[in-house]
Amino acid sequence: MADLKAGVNQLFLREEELRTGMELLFYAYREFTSEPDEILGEIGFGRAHHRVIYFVGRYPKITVSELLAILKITKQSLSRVLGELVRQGFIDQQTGARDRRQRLLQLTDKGVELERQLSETQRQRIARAYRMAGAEAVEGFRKVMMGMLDDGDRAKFTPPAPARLATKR
Amino acid sequence: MADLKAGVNQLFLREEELRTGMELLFYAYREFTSEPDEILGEIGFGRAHHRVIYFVGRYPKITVSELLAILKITKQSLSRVLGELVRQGFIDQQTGARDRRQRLLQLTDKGVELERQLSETQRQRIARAYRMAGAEAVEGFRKVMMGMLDDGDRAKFTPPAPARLATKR
DNA sequence: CCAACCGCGTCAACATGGCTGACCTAAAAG
DNA sequence: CTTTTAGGTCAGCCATGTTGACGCGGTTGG
Repeated sequence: MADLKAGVNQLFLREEELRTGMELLFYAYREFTSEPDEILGEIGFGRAHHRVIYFVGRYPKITVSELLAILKITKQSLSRVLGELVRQGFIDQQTGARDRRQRLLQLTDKGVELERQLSETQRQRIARAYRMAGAEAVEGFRKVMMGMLDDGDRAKFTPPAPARLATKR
Repeated sequence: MADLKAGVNQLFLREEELRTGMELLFYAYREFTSEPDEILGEIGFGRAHHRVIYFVGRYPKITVSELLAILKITKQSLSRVLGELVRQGFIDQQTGARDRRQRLLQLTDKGVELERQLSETQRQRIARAYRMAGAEAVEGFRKVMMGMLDDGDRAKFTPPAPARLATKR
């Protein structure tokens, strides 16, 4: 009897635990994107622009195909937003030296400034959460989040440099 | 000299740490939604349908306005997907007893089955991540995620309405 | 009791950001 | 020299968000 009850309760907690995880992800992601979205809206951009700006800032001289591999969208989708960002002077493209088909992307000063502005609230939000939770919790957070990724994504965090640097250049 | 270097390095680590958090969120959310999205695509639904099904399953007899408050979308947006789900027999509506203007929403058997199917891969993903990371890490994960929410969302986890004790998590 | 408010639905129009498919150029690689 | 690759472009479709306007019926307070 006690065994049965304990079993049921454990199942309940487990179900509840998993649901909590799902919801935390939903709510956190939504809040996480809401503030940049507002700024973006004012200048006629959307979340897709932010992602491009972010990753170009993260990996200067990234190529279009590397960016596509990170974002996992089609080149037509990327092209729309990337084109606007280039035309409006947030990103510049330089022809690759080794392979002149490549367009190496990097933020202009204007792009750096926008990136900083957009990501500032997100950095603050994360910094606040890290501070409130403590170093040990942050380590746990990272472990769990890593566990949710597919191998391909996980690899981006483990090596000293992103995969692109390790492969042929 | 050593002091300066340490200071710089610490700043770098902090920046790196925050970026890691941002990216974990981005990648994890994308992977988290990708599998249900595939199933949904096959039956002509999208992610929005999943969210509605999920929260109606989570809170049976939820009203339309409560659902709107959770999803934070306009009633026109909700109406589109909710209408389809009702028409196709995944959700049924019953007039509120206390307030007959309300439509209390709940999953039909068909709806429960779809919810289970859609969320199964997500549950597995989270369960796997929790298992790999360990109980302590899960606790840290939850702390950090909670810290990223706004007060309104956070409140949903601390004192939810029914059937939830003051279990320390 | 009735006017005002509220819960919900609906029509119309628009924006964003995904998608497929077709087709192009120029550079690299065999 | 032919094929493959990196990148771009046009055209159209779809899902899902938005605003604004309006209607219906139920609730509620003066």
